[in-house]
Formats: sequence, structure tokens, C-alpha cells
Amino acid sequence: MRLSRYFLPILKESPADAKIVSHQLMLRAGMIRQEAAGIYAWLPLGLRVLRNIEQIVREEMDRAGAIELLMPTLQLADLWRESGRYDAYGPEMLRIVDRHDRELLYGPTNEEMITEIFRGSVRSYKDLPKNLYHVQWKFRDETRPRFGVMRGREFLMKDAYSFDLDAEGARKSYNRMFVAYLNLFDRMGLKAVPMRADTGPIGGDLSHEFIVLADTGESEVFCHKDLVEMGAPGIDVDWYGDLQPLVDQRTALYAATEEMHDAEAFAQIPEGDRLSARGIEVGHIFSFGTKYSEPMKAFVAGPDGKDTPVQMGSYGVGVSRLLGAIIEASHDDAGIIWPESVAPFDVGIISLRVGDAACDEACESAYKALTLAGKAVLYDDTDARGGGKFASMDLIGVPWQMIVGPKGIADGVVEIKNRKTGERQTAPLAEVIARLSGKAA
RNA sequence: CGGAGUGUGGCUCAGUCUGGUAGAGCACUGCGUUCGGGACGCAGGGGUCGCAGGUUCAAAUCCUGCCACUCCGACCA
Repeated sequence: MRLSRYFLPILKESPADAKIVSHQLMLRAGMIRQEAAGIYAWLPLGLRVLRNIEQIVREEMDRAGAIELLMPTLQLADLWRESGRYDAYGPEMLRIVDRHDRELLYGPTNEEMITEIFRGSVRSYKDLPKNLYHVQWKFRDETRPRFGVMRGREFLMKDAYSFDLDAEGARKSYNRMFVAYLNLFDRMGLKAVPMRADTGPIGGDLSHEFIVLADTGESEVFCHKDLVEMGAPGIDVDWYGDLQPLVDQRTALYAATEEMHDAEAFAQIPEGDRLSARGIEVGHIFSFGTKYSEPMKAFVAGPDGKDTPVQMGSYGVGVSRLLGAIIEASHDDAGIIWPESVAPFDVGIISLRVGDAACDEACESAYKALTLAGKAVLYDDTDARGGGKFASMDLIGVPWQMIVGPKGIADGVVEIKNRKTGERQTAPLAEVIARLSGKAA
């Protein structure tokens, strides 16, 4: 993408409304624009990152055996009356009436609808287990939206729903998601710690929140510090085998959110290993048995031919919130430092002298070669001054930056800079192109 | 929902107390000089001061009502 043809409204000053660094940087980098309290338009740069994150989530869900579909944002009130949640949910649910006076709602979550879809098609235990998910916009009418996309009213969520014949199967489904979540957050460069969590209005008995530690986080959390550095299991796991040991490994040590905190148990941990911190909830998984399948009559025939309500679980990832979480975890004074896996562009090319024939030619050839190699390239071909270009490229966090100036080109070399380490080297143009072409996107 | 604030050009804000021709910086447009880490000069364009009423010779400024947004708290898979 040539910057001269792109839409990238960068702000030099930080809008006064933004109180936390991720919100400020998203606004300054021209990723989002607020349209109403807790409601944002996603500008091109923000959308690119959102899509990258979404794609990682999707890949890890698919790998763990979940199947993607897409449910609508609007749902019938009657569906929610079946589970009893239409009245239970309260003013956080946005209720809408259509021209025929039919009561609708903008979905805050989809347990009811997925249960309705499931019961309409599945009759036999032989079709189990199943895990269906989608990535869709949700709306929750929070009394006080804040912190940009971290607590918006409209937000993008991945929600998966599992269906099993019995509790043992449900536990396996839960474990698959547990492991998939560890991998998915790891791929985004995040250290997310699973913690025992309250089930809230979703209900159920087993639940973990995945928490990214950050001072600006909204939740107070307590855990053993070793959990933070425990790496992800990796993708080479036997998804339909026994995942319990992997899960046990991560749940044996103490970790709980404020609601589930047990001060006595926490005190048992050696003092130096205790971690009391704030965190951002980026995922939340639940196992809730027959809470919805029972009242909504989602039954399957078991081996004995008798109908039994299916065992369910639901598994959420706050996709739009993750942008905020990643920025909170990875930035410096100059701006965002995107992990390469989610960066909006892989490589930035900065031309220091637009109009200089040799300089233009070098930039064009690099731009062409890298684009053909499948890299997402942001080519700053504007005639702004160097300093501003460096600042912008750093602000939006492009991981690799290639700096092309007339002085270097006279000797056939360009400068290459890594956003994260700040390391800069000078090397021949062809060599730099070859190196950057080979880097994993 | 309780408490506290803010709405003035695209952005950050001054001006409001004490009514009297709407301002600054950044951004933008044109010309010129510049050019290796946010340049400089000159000349420009752009705002019914959140909305509606009221007071007044005169309202961004005073009064009333409404709307929107922000912050602290409560709330929140």
C-alpha cells in the first residue's frame, strides 16, 4: 500500500478523552474513531489488525475441531424467553421492536440461538461431540463504557459452543478449548493466564478466565507467578486424546479472579511466588451442563435409545478487546510495537527523498519485490520530511522498516530497522529485499 | 444509577467570572527556500461557539430546558 493513496489519519496529539495508553495509541494511529459512547468505527489500519487477530482465533478454533458458522446479530425475544433469560438479563440487553411490533434484541451472546440451531438438526449421540462457533458483533448496553475498545458497548467476539452426550465428553470439549486458548493467545505474543472464574449469569460449575496481566486491567487477580511464564502447549497435541494432563499442569497452581479469590489458599503459596496484580480478561470459558439444553429441549438419543439433554459449554474470546490488550502489553514511548503475527503491515518503506530518481527507483523495486513475495507493505511515498515519517511508522508499529535515502542509494545500500529492538543496520538493497521477503508474515 | 465535569475550525485548547467585530498552536492549500530523525518564510481557506427557548440595543459569554460526551464510583461472561 502506498501511503499517498491510503487512508491513515494519524494524530500528533493525544485526544483528551483517552485515558489509557492503548486507547490513546489506537486513536493516534488512526485505527478507530469513536461514533458514540462505546461504539467505534474501525478505520483501515485498525481493521487490518482486527482481521489478523480474528484469523488467528479462527485457525486455532478449527485446529481444535470447532466448526465455523455465522449467526445474526438480531435475535427474537421469544427465543430468550425459552431459557428465561429475556427477563433475567436486564437493561444491559438492547431491546428493539420491528415494524410489526415483534420484539427483538441485539445479541449480547448466543447460547439460546446456537441451542435452537443444534436441536433443530441433531438427534443422535452419534453426531457428538460438536463444537460450533462464530465471530460476530455483540452489543451490551454497559452503563459506563470506557477505555476505548477494552470496554465498548459494541464489540467483536468469537463465541464457540460445545455439545456432548455426557459430563465426561463435556470435560474433554472444555479441555480442547482450554488448550486452544493457550495457543491462540501465545500466537499473538500474549501471556494469558487461565484463572478460576465466576460463572455469572451464564451459569454452570466450571469456568476459567484467560487473563493478560496489565496495570490498566479492570480485574484484580491473584496467582502463582510461575503460571505467567509457563509457555503454550503448542499445536502438536492429540486433540481428541487425553488433554487433562496439559490442563492440570496449568490449573494445579493457584490462580483466581477477585470473585473466586480464596485468601487462605493464596497465603499457602510461598510469599515470593505470590502475584497479586491487575489483568485484562481476553477469554472466558464455561461448562454449564444442561442449563440451556434442558429448558430449550435440546435432546439427543443416547445408545440406549432414550432422549437426554446435551451437555454444553461456551467459550468466548474478546476479539476487539484483544487489540487493546496487545497494545497495553506491547508499546513504548514512540507508539505501538505489534507482534509480527498481528501487525497491520509486515514491512514499511520510508523514502527520504521523494522525486530523487535513484531513490524512487530503489523504493519502487523494493515495494514490488516484497509485495510479490506476499508481504503487506506500507510504502511511505509522501514528500513529508524524514522525521515525521519515522515517527508515524513507529507510532503505527510496523515491525520492519526499510529506510531509503539518496546518500545510501549512491552506495547501493539502505537501512533496515527493527521496531521492537530498535536495532538498525545498513545493507545492500538486494540483500535487504531478500531478507525481508523470507520473513514469516 | 449516584457524584464531578466538558461541548468554540480536522486535532489540542484559550476566550465565558466582568455581554460589545470569534482567537492561538498543530493540520490543510499555494509559492519559494530546504531536506539522513516531527524544517523555515510569505500568502491563503475553513467555525450559524452542542441544540432550543429566554433576558438584552447587543449573547460563545447571563437564565431555563434538552442532547451528547468524559472522569470517579456502583454495575459488568
